[in-house]
Amino acid sequence: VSASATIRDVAQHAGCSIATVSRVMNASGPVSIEMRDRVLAAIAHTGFRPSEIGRQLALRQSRNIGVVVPSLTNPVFATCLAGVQQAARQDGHNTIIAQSDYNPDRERAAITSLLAERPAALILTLCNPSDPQTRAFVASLPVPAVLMFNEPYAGSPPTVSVHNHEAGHRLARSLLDHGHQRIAFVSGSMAQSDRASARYQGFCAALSAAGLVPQPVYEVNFMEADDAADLSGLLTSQRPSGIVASNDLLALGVIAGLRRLGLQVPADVSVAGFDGIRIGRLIEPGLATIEWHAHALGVSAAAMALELAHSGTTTRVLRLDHQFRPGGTLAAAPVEAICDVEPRISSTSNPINEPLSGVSS
Amino acid sequence: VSASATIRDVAQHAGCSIATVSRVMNASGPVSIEMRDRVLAAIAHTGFRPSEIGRQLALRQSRNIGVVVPSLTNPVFATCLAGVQQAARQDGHNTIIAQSDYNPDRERAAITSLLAERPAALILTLCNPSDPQTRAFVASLPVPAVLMFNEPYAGSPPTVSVHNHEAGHRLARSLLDHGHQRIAFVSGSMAQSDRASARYQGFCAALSAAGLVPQPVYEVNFMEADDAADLSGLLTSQRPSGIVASNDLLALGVIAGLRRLGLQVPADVSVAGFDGIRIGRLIEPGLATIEWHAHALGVSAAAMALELAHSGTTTRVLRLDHQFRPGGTLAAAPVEAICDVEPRISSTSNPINEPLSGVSS
DNA sequence: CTGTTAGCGCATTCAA
DNA sequence: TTGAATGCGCTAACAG
Repeated sequence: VSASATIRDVAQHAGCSIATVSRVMNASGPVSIEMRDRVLAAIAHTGFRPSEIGRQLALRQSRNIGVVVPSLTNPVFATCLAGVQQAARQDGHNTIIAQSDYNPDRERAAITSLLAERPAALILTLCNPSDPQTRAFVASLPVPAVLMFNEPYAGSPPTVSVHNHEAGHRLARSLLDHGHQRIAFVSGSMAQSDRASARYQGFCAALSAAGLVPQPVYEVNFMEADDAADLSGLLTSQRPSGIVASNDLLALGVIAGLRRLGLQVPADVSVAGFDGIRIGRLIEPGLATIEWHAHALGVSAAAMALELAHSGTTTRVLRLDHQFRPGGTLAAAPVEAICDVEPRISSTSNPINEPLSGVSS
Repeated sequence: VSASATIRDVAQHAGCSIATVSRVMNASGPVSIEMRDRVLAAIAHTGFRPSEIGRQLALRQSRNIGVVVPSLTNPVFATCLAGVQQAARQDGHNTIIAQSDYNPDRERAAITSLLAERPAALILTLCNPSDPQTRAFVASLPVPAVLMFNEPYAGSPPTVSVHNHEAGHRLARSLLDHGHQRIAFVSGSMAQSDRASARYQGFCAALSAAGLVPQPVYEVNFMEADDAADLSGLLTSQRPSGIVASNDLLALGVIAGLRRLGLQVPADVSVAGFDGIRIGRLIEPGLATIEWHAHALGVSAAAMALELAHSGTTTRVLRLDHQFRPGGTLAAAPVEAICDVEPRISSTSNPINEPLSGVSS
């Protein structure tokens, strides 16, 4: 029982050939009832568990799906991964993971390492799919691949994502509607994330439409929830009354960074983020954010990957819905902030369309 | 290039036998310089990546390590996993994951599924290792296994964990030192976690030593950070002035639950947890907690597992250090709470040994 | 130093 | 309905 039995042991015990055993295991051919029972008994008796490895070699394909995410410690990726794993399991697949640590070189190494396992499919959240080198590498992948969370591009693998651009627009609108006119966009290293880029583009579009001139992204050295974000360079003469962070984890770091500088949220500065991580709802004030169903994103990615592996084709681009989640970190702009700003072009009135009814829902 | 080349293709291109190719790949035998170069060139030319599957079958062992955790959405497990994955990668191993969802049946199914991959080793955070059925199952595992985060027991696999009991004691002391006398312990389903049990035991020991009678665990239906914890049954006539949650994620849920009931933290009730998840430092008030290095826990678990897989032996029990992390959620007990309590046995004075100097460090 | 050969555990023709 | 034989890609003796 300890040294795992092989299909031959089972065949011996059942008094049949290994072909028959294989047939009852996979229902891949006709087997008489009595023989089936004999084999089943032999399997139970020997404690036989078919080796995936043998199976994989024979079929030249595994039942594993490989997943690469930038990091596991950002809850939004962990949640995606949970969804992937659950969906994969329900289809009889195991999940092999790798982290790119937001590093394109590591990313390539990680994918290469996964490829050695001959996975049935790959699910990738790429650092920077706009990089030509990355695109070429992804295009040459010898197994079906699906992009998760990334922005699809011409020639990209099938992609399940969210409306990053719209989300950026939507969040900017919320701040504008609360009377904010000086709004900063804070991000980690921008070159590393097409998600952050797309959100920023949407953000800019909303500001421009409101007659404001968007400021460049304020980049902070903040990959994970290690520390408060260093905002000393942002809060100079013209302090923003609102800050949009490129994701929720960073938003928490921004709030901590503001606090360190003696500023209150939302009294002095409003803050909002993207992702809708669960923890954002538990804290006080609740984190205003654009929320999407990260778990469903993972489930969908796995579904697409498996469909691709099986039938060779699937939806090309799937975008999951998002919604604005109000939170106490986003409040009306302070009066002085509204006053001391010189309108850039023609500041239309910005009625507060979505007053917050207290805390997060 | 697309349809992955095999070792035979390489041998052909290099004009040698597959054995020679294997030798240069694994440095497993003498090869002349010129031949080595020829093979290397052929590998580069064909884009050959050796199939782990073929290798695994030949060696009857894979370079994968399997990991089972209760959940991926609790940051403490995600962080452990990140550590495991990093350490495994550095040793040339891939990481296959599975979640038990805090369900012993799922747990067994998950392990069984991983075993089919013939992993070099298994790293397990078990739901409930005190369950005889679980113990028997774990004891019969055909591959090396390591327990992570669980309490070791007689006959258990090698274990890397923390001092759960001491941590519980330490945290209770902190509350006592802040003048709290009515302290509740809140946990998710208790039967599911030996970690929570051990922490509670330590908690009880500290209370007893202080002459207090510990109350039974207050169990809430709270597996993940989905919602505020329902504390309606806890905050009745004799409201506790302090609450210890069995982990940080739950502590956040408890704080949210208190807020929903109109109670302030720490003004009305102090709260503390275990794990030291990073996010606890970013929020305000900072979460008081017992902090351990979850990432290092994962790294150590992987190191032990790999050592076990390689040499067949390793440290039996490794306990990582912890430390108390002060936080604004833990403050001095309200005066009325101290007064209206009737001393159970002989309430010794509880000087505030560790006044909090503001927010979290 | 290099090539030949024999499996590893399984799925799968092809015969019977 | 069943069995025998073949090969998946690779490693590891064993010869040469």
